[in-house]
Amino acid sequence: MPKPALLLPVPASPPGRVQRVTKESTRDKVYTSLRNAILSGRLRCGERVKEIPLAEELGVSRAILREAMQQLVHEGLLEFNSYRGARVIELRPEQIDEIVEARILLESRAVRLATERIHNAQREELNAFEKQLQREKDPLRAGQSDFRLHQRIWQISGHATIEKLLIQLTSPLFAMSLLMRSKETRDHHASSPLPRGTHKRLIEAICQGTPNDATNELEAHLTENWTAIRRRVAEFIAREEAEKL
Amino acid sequence: MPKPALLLPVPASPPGRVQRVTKESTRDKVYTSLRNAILSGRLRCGERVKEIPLAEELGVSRAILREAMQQLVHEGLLEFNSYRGARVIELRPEQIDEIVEARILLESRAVRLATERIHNAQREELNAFEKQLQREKDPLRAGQSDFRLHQRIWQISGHATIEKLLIQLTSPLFAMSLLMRSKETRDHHASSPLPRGTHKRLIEAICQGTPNDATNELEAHLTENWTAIRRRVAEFIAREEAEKL
DNA sequence: AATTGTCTTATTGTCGACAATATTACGAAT
DNA sequence: ATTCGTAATATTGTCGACAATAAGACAATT
Repeated sequence: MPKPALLLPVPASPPGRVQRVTKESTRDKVYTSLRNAILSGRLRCGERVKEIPLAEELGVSRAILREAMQQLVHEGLLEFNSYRGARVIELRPEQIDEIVEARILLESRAVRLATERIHNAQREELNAFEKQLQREKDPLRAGQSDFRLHQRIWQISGHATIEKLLIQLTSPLFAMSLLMRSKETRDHHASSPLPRGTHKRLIEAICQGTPNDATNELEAHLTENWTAIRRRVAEFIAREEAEKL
Repeated sequence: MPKPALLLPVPASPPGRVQRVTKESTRDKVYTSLRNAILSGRLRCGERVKEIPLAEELGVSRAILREAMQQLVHEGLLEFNSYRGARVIELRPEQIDEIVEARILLESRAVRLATERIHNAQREELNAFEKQLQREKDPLRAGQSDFRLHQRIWQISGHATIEKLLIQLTSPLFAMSLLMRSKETRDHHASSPLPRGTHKRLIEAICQGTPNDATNELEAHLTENWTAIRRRVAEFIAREEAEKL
């Protein structure tokens, strides 16, 4: 009897719930697993999430699964329709624009703060992250490393509020980028990797304490990356519409 | 037998859940009631929220109440500690600073967009809101009108993502301002009303299509208002600390 | 054959009860 | 009197079952 197949190690750390020393609750474990399943592409965008099979697979009751799902709804990764079940979020191009715009606003400030507050140990850590990201072959793992790198910058900024908002904004974006990657693979397109050069310049600017350079690099990086993804999303939607007719 | 005393009309509309035509679920009703209870001061900041009595008062099961509470945790109005219950959020002065800073970042953009996109009917509506706010005697109702006015501006901006984030950021702030007001009343201080002149200038700038003026007014308004509240929060915390010793 | 109404079934919404844990009260030892 | 350990209690964490609803199958009617 195959037990929890979704219960796997966590790639990207969950948002800043300041848990006490008490042991992790079942709900939090379920939440982490489910979030992980979406952010690793095992649950794809637009996919229906049925409660009973999922609860059985995870070995928990539906009540606790629903609480975890509720959290994911607020994190922007799931969508509920009453009596019609939950689906993994699927963003329209205009929503991607909105999210990226908000993200640039908030992350610019985070990067500026990080530039001011970073310590030497953290400088080394960021550079190590970046080198690891450069070496990463697998596009999925590269995407996750990218997410982690940004999250680390947000942490260094020391602005917990902005950090929380950025996690919320970025999670659905990341899920969509995974979806695009998988659809490209299916349709025999070239899997386009992240632009990695901009990372290097961003990190250098943060470490060297030049906040204006850092925010400029950030904005260029985000705009470049996500206009590309936005275009592909729009193309796929257009193709799907065409197939319907 | 006194039934749902917390089930009362909604002062501030809940965040943008795009409900289908289906009837409102019990969970959503509970969520609205609870949110309303916090945002009207019936449940005060720092107050413990026990599940069993509350579920009985609302006439629902604990499971559904917990789902609604989960939503409020993500909206920043409740705090969970495992096996130690939920409390209404209580912000430290530094958190107020963080939230206000993030709010200024996002709301500036919202105001700028609103300035560009506003229609004539909405201009009249905003002015009517503002006049109503001027006339409002009761500080609690004035605060709620203020919240509604800002929310209306966010809606006019047409940026759903920023609107959602702003609701999330502002809700705990509003709850704290209510707490301050009630504590002031208890301690026989003068209940300090919102600075209303800045509202007028903000709305005028939005209606006249001068985005720079509008964002300047907004920043001044928010900074002025919340540094005052922040100071009072700090004073109360200091007083409480002193009483302990 | 197409359409519409009914019935079945799959899935979600809600509930009450039991298990696990923290808090409190209380008594014994120092 | 104080402190520490232990039991009682209150509260939360988790579960399985029943009710309400939507989606799909199927037959009767035109």
